[in-house]
Amino acid sequence: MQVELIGMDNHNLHNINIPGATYGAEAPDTPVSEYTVPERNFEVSDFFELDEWIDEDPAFVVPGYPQNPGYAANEAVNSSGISSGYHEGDSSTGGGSGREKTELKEKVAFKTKSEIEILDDGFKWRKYGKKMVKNSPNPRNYYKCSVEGCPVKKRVERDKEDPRYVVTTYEGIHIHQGPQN
DNA sequence: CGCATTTGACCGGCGC
DNA sequence: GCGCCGGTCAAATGCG
Repeated sequence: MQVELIGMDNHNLHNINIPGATYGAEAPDTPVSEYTVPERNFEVSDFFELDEWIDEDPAFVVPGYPQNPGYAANEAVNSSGISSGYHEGDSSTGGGSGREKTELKEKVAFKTKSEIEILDDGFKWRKYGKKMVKNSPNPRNYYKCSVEGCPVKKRVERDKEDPRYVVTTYEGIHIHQGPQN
């Protein structure tokens, strides 16, 4: 199966971290626009289609997230793989009690042409919330990776204008690699 | 019986 | 300061 992503860069894709996924582009400077996902339960649809980078959409802005639309190109993220989504950058500064730090969260959003919204991407998700949002007649669902200590969250909602699309937003980086099924 | 899901309550940020 | 709004919690319920 092929996934098409538009408007994203290499390291973005690496941070999607879908288990077993192989990226389409080999050249480091070639913007990856597609990659292949192993056989999952994507029976309905055949491809992902990222319409546009919706980072500027207020609905997708995470609190504390740098309000930089072009952050993807600017952040100091090594293209050498899954870079730190978290900046543990507590250098010296000994016994400081202030545990505050800049915790960047990788965020990836894409649309899926699918009639069902529970797409098995290989991870085990636990739903923890559902909300009606103002701009859409459709509810938004909140999932969290059920692996212990894994901070990854995911939200799924139907496209307000194209109900046959499902917008999925991943947030965070998995601390583990494999499928968790 | 042990889990995931459900669903209203709760909470914090932000704009007015 | 209040109310809207998006996000999370948690108790109850459902399901295997």
